[in-house]
Amino acid sequence: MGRGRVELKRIEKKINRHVTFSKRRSGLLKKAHEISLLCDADVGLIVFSTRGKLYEYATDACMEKILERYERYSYEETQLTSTNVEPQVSLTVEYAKLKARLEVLQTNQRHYMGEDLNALSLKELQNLEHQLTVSLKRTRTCENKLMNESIAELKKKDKALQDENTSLVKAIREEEELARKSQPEQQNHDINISSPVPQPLSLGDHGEVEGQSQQSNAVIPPWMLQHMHESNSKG
Amino acid sequence: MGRGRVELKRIEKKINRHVTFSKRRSGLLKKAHEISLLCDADVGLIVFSTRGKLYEYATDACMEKILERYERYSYEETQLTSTNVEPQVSLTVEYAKLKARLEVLQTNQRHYMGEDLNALSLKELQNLEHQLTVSLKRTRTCENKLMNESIAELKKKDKALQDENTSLVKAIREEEELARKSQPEQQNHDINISSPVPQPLSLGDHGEVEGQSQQSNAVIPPWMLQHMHESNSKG
DNA sequence: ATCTATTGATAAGG
DNA sequence: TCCTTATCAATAGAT
Repeated sequence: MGRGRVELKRIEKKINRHVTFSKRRSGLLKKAHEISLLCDADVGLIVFSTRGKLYEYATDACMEKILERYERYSYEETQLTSTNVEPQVSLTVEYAKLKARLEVLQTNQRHYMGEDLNALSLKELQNLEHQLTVSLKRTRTCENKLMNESIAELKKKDKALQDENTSLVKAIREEEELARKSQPEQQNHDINISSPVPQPLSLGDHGEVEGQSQQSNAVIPPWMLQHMHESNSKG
Repeated sequence: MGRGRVELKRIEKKINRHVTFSKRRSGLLKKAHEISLLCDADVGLIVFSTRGKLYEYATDACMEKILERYERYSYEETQLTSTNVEPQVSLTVEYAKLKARLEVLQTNQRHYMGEDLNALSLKELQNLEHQLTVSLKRTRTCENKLMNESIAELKKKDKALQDENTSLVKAIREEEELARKSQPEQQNHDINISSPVPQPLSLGDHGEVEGQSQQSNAVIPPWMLQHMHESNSKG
């Protein structure tokens, strides 16, 4: 319609395209309204321009209703079409399920924390007690493992430090010896004041380790011993 | 268009209406397609006939995309319009939150069950151990309470039964006495065979209770004693 | 935006 | 539903 036929392809000239869009858009909306009115049909029309502007028409000015109806219809169609009737999970239903699971878990957790125990039967309490016993045993085993590793690590470190210490002392003594031989006339007390033969350093928190570990109670903090003792007496 | 102008009101003649619907519907769909193609617009067109049949057109044959875009657009509009910017909680977001919480709880629960303990640090293990100890103590206390209640209940029942028993025996002896006085010539062995003086009945699982409960180990099952002992020794 | 020549949509009838 | 045809609404291009 109009002067000359229109090719059915995108109008390249931007201005032309925009003009045509305006004209046809109003025509389309009008026709949508007409068919809705004349034929008692429910119509929903959504148009986005190239630049993203929205134009819409809906019977009774209620697009949401139309869209809802559309979704329902589509849903029924997929239901009828699909041979495998998948349960078509609804997010709302899933949310409810999740919430139920969460509540069960919370209740359990409270029981594991020794709360709300009055709600339990004797049998349930006995099961809980057994589970707690097992868990406690495993926890202590795990703690022990970690602590033993920690102890081994510390011993290794101490040993290395002590070896270094020993060799340092040895080196200094040799130097001292050399110094005495090359300068036997020098006064000893000056040397002693300015650079005495060092003793092995205290290692602070790590404590001193002699040989294997006869003073290992200095290496292992008291709370570790306590836990080891508990663990040994139970597990 | 067509012979004579159309009044803009519902076509009453059903057949006419239906014919017009068919024609205009195809025209509308065609025009929707044309504007989409010519003007590079995104179009979604939904038409429900009076009888509820669905006809639709969508650019790129993807109505869902168009509808999503529409919802987004509408959402933004309401956002801009509404003065009170309520956080507008999305079910999807809530679902995700719930899921996260659930996972945390599940992890905790596994730890309470003595599983996946390697993931924990020494400090965490010590906290867990402490919690388990507390829970175990409470559980045993609760068990004890239940068992004591159970025992008291049983004792009460036993006492009642025994009292009943005693009075029954007494009643029978009195009857016997009366019978002997009124019929002193009758042979005793017949009476003894047909209706001997009954002894107190065995109470089956409940055991016999003499006086207070010197044989109470028959009343309390061994596993109860065990638990009581454990509980006493710890809590 | 308005005008207008032309096309395309479609009402009525078969 | 499809064809035909008369009629006129829609609109392309110009102003």
